[in-house]
Amino acid sequence: MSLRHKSAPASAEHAPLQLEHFLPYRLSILSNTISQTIADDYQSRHDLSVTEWRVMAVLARFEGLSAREVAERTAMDKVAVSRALARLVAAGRVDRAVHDNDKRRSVLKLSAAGWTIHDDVAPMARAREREVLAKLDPEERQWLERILDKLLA
Amino acid sequence: MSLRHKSAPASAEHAPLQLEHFLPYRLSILSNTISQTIADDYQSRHDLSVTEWRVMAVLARFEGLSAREVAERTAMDKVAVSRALARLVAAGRVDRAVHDNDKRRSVLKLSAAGWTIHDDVAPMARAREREVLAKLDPEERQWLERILDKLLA
DNA sequence: TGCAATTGGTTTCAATTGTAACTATAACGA
DNA sequence: TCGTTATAGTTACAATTGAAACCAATTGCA
Repeated sequence: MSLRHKSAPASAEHAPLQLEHFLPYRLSILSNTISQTIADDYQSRHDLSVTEWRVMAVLARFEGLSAREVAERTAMDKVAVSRALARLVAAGRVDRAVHDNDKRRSVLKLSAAGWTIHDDVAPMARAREREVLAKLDPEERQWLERILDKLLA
Repeated sequence: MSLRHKSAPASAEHAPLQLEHFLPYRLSILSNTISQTIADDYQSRHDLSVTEWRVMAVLARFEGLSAREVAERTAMDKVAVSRALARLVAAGRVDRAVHDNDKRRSVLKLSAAGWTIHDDVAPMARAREREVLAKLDPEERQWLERILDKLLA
């Protein structure tokens, strides 16, 4: 190891940020790490992107949503949803019909093939979530829940 | 409001994920919201991307790092760092020299102009962080700290 | 030494994403 | 009913990002 890097002169007058203690930075690292770990799993198994998976997850819970409603529920923008749906429909994982009373709207649901994938991925995603939460004890898990509720409100 | 969307048939056998209670999803929303709020601020004022800002923040703390060391400390990959540095050097915000004993390595530090920007952005970023944390009471803040430490370990 | 393997960093090309414009349908008001 | 405005969704183009190949300098070791 060679000479240490200067850090004194800066610190005094400039009050630099300590990235490793900066909340937005830490959240970003944590979020990316967790999401990527899960995504790696289903990406390799089903050639499915994160956005596609989110669309599928929402359609699993709410059959017959329109694209816009999917966008709302996934917090993604409508272009991203449109693209994810294009792929999902092309791959035969989502069925798209036209709304009876409004020909602009689509009516979306998982196909049989879509459900098969869903039923493989959902338990796996939940298992990964449990692995992460297993690092915390029950009390901490409760606090985390509560803190996220507040911050996301 | 028209007829409600089907949700019963799916639930039973398929156990779909509730995205809004799924930790990775919630973290991702929270992280993106916070980072974007801060970034909006300095992007408009200084035409600075998130990755560029992170590089600058690290160089403010540790003068003379190499690009690889910056990558380590920002948890970004080396291509992203290389590109951020290219822009920062071109904009005169970072000075790049060549290491004396190893001509492959660069020796990086903020320029005077870089420091000026840093000294504008850093307090603002900290203020935003405080705004977020103000939603929590002191006890919750302590738990959050502790929980993040554990999850990031 | 000398040459293969490693490391620091950049470049290239493809894939992904963001923004704005666009098409089609529907809703609203004179 | 007609014309304006709003909404659902897609497309086109630019900007960003990611992966792999690449170059140059250094290290390790026969």
